[in-house]
Formats: sequence, structure tokens, C-alpha cells
Amino acid sequence: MVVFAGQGDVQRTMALLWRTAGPGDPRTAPGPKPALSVDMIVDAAIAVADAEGMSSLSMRAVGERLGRTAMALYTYVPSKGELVDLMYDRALAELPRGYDGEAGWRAALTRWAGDGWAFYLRHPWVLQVSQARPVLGPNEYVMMETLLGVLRGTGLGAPVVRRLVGTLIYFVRGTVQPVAEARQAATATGVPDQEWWDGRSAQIAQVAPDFAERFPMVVWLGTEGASPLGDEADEPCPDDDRPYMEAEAEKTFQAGLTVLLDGIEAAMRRAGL
Amino acid sequence: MVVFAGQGDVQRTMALLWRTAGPGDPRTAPGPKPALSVDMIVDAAIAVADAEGMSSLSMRAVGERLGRTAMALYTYVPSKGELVDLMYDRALAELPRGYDGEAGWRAALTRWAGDGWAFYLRHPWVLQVSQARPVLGPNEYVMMETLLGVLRGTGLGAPVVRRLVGTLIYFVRGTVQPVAEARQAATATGVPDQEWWDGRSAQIAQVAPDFAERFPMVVWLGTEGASPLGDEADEPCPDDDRPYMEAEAEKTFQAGLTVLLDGIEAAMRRAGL
DNA sequence: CTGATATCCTTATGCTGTAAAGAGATAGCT
DNA sequence: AGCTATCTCTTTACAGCATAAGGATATCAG
Repeated sequence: MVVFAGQGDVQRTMALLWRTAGPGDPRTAPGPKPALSVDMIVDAAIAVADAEGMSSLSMRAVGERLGRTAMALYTYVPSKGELVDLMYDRALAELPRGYDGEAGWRAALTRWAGDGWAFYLRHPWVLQVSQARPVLGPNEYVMMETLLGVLRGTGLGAPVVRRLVGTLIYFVRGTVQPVAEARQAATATGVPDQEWWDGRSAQIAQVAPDFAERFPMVVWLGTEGASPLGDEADEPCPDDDRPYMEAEAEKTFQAGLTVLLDGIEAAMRRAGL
Repeated sequence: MVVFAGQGDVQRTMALLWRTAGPGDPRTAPGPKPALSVDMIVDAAIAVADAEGMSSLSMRAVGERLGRTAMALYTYVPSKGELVDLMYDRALAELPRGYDGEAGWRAALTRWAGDGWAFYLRHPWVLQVSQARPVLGPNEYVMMETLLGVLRGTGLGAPVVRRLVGTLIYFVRGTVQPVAEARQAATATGVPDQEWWDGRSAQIAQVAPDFAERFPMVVWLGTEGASPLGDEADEPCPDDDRPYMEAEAEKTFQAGLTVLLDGIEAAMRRAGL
């Protein structure tokens, strides 16, 4: 299930996201000094999510990591939903903030996409934060600004760029998602990827003996190796520890990106650039 | 949180998916006749998910819709995870199974993408079924076969097509996702999209008065034409009831698809087709 | 010192998936 | 016909979840 953004007090959420919260009068209030902070909680929550996946992210788990009960967190954060928002925005801060355009926009965009790929693999849970409504934290805008800086190199106008932005982001997200979730599932369930796959495909042969007749093109896709393009033949990737699936997904990513870049070039040509 | 596929007895799951389950000896066993069936349960579950979203899909809710308790379902389905797998595969059966290639592959692919878009909007919860490991039900292969039938029209070889498949599917999924989840969130929380958005963007102005200096390109993106951020739409969106966001996302979808199609054409040209 | 306010804990409520055990129906077998 | 194995479905129970409510305790301004 997707975690929806918190819908509590909008004002407080935004203040937390943009860090305009505390420092009105820092230490004049009575009561014990806070032993925790929003930052500590967000960090602990990210650590939990990184290590054990979003499905293991509970208020108890976060509290435990800080030596507190679950309820102690509610002093700092209105609800779990808001905490997830904060985690999301904090994680985005890791992304590079600018790309050198000297080698051309194609190279820059390729590096941007690669960094995104690596980022989502580092924090797979980010893909599970609902995109229904933007979190609207500062780092989301920073990320947007970074991408726009790269796209400016194409010389395309705002209306075109506006559409490209979504396409590019969703492309990266979409192509990493299977890889990220497969990793999560493998660690969460303890079943290695290869094993799971073997079991299933053995079952398919048994349960659908007429597979080749029912799905001829799927079989064709799997068997035919040589490309009329003359691009590199598919090797079994011998000295590669990662699951086969990941290597394959990465090729999909690279090839898909090429298609996108070519498409952008076509748009530029059409715009007379 | 993403719902992971059930990891119970692989054999039984596959049998359920491919419907090779029951009819060994249909009516020789003692005991009361089953009042339910896997199909009825899957239908009821889909109805719940369609109406109230994946987060409201509980075994109790499904059972209630059938006049049974939650536990009654476990006679037919091993776990909630398996049920979700079955829902997913059943839903996919709705998709068209072939596209006329007479008007060219571009037209066919455009129609394919449009049907996918509509499908995901009809069943937003499908986007929340984990893609970590393929469900491997029959209709997933049918869908693949359909797409491959369209892509065959390009004349490209298997290795290239193999990569295009993922790119296209993720593109469609990625671009509908915000729209689908926004609809879900709006109905689930009862907060209309416009209202939520207004509250947040008003807060941004207050919390980041220096927004224009910090994010000049975001502002540029928003001022030249309609904006996903802040200001009202400059572009006319007459007699359209849907939230502004949806219309905008649809444009992103169309424009992104054009970029993809242009990119595919470039790949064909490079292959000498 | 007093009263107000802060952090943090304990307890409790209503969800969730599902394990365990039992009630009642129905078939084949004797 | 009666017995018994087997099936469906219910009840009850349990652990885990987010979080509401209330209480204990520490710290400030006066």
C-alpha cells in the first residue's frame, strides 16, 4: 500500500519541511529540554527504512532506535504521514545539485539519470512514498531546479520542457522500481531472487504446457539474441555478482534513455534548434 | 507501502493463477458445497479496491461484501498476498488484446498507450501491486504479447524491442500514477484536490518568501504558460470538469509519448529500417 | 516556592492479517 | 441407516499497527 502524505495541519507540516519551525524563542519555555529533535527522528526513520524497508517502518521501530517509545515521537512530528514526508525531502537532499553542461546536454542528462538510478537504489523506500500530491519540500524544488538547469541546455521553450520533466523523472523511477523492490523483497523475505524465479518458471512450464503456442512473441523475445543494430550482443555477465535481473534492467535503462534523448533531439530539430 | 506478492506455496499460487486448480474430481468429496469461489472473491476484492482504494482492501472488507467473515476466504485463497496477485491478473484481462497495424505502428502504439492510461485510471490500485517480481499470471503474458504485436510493426530486432517494452510500460505507469493516486487520495481523505493544493501553495509563499530567487527556473517554468506550481492556469481549460492537474498530466503523457515515438523512429533509422 | 508548560511514559482503542479450534453439513463406506 | 472422514465457515485469540488520553516528571518565569 502506498503511504499517503499526512493530512494534518498544513501549516505545521510546511514549517517542518522548510525548517521555519523552532527558533522563534529557543529556550525560554518551561519543561524539560528535548532530548530528541526532528532531525534525529528523521535520520532514525531513514535508517530503518534503508535497512528493513518501508513495510518495517513503524513508529515503534523508530522510537526504539532512539531509545524512546513510539509515543515520544509525537511530540516532534504530528503523525507518521508527516514523518514520511520529512524523510522524503531529507533524502532528496543527497542528490547532486548541478551538472556541468560543457560536454553537452546529452552527457549531462545521462549523468543526471544515472545519479537518480543510484539514488533510488540507495533508498528504495522513496519509490513507495505516494506521488499523489507533491510533498512540496525545499529539496523537491532543488531537484527540479537541477533538472531544469540541465534541460536549459537544449534551448527548448518552457511548455516543451514542462512536459519533458515529468517524462524523464517517471522514466527513471519506473525503470529502477523493479530492481529496487526486488532487492527489498529479497532481503525482506529472505528468498534469493534467483531461487524465487526458478521456482516460478518451473511451475509455468507445468501449468501451461502450451506456452510457446499461446505466447509466441514472448518466446521470440526471449530466444532471439542477435540485433540488426549491431549493438553489443547479450553476454551472460560472468564476473557480475548482481542478480541477472538487475543487469538486464540496467540495459533497459540505458537503451530507454537513448530513445528518450533521441526523441528530445527530434523535438529540438522540430523547433529549429 | 507496496503490497508484496504472496510467498506461500508457489505451486498452489500458480495453479490458481492459471486456473488448473479444481477440476480433478469435482464433486466426490464430502463436506458442504462451497458457497463462494475464487472468482467471486477476486471480483469482490477488485470491487472494494476500485471503490475505496488499496488501503481499504482488507480481508474483512472483502468477506463482508460477500456476506462472510474474513476467515471464510482462507478456504479459497492462501493469503492476502495471493489474493492481490489474482486481482492483478484478473484486472489485466480487461485490456485490449490486439491493435490494427494498418494505420502504422505509431498510431497503434499511441492507442495502446491510451488504453493503458485509461485502464490504470479505472483501477488505480493496480499501480500499487508490487512490481518487484512479476506475478507471472496468464494475462500478464497476454499483455506482453499484445505490446509485442504492436512493436513488431517497427521491424526492430528482439534485443532492441526487449528494452523498449520496459520503457513503454514504465512510461505509461509513471505518467498515470500521480493522477491515479491523486484521485484515490481525494476520495479517501475527502479533501478535494484543488483545496489541498491551494492550502499548500499559500503556505509556500509564507514559508519561503525568497522562493523566486532560490528557484528561478521553476518560476520560469511556471510563468511561461500554465504552471504546476503556484499561479492559476494561463492556458484555457474550458468545459473541463476534471482537476486541472489531470489535464496537465495528460498533456505530459501525450508529449512524452511523442518524444518516445520519435526516439523509436531514430532507432529504426539507425537500424536502416 | 508556585504554577505553567514541556517531554515522555503507560494505558487503551480500534484497526490489521491470520493461527487455532470447533460447529455443522455432506459425501462414501460399512 | 449409521459412522466417519472431510469440507466450509464461524468464533475466538494474538501480535502488531497508529494514535488518543491521561499521568508522571522535569524545567522554566514569576
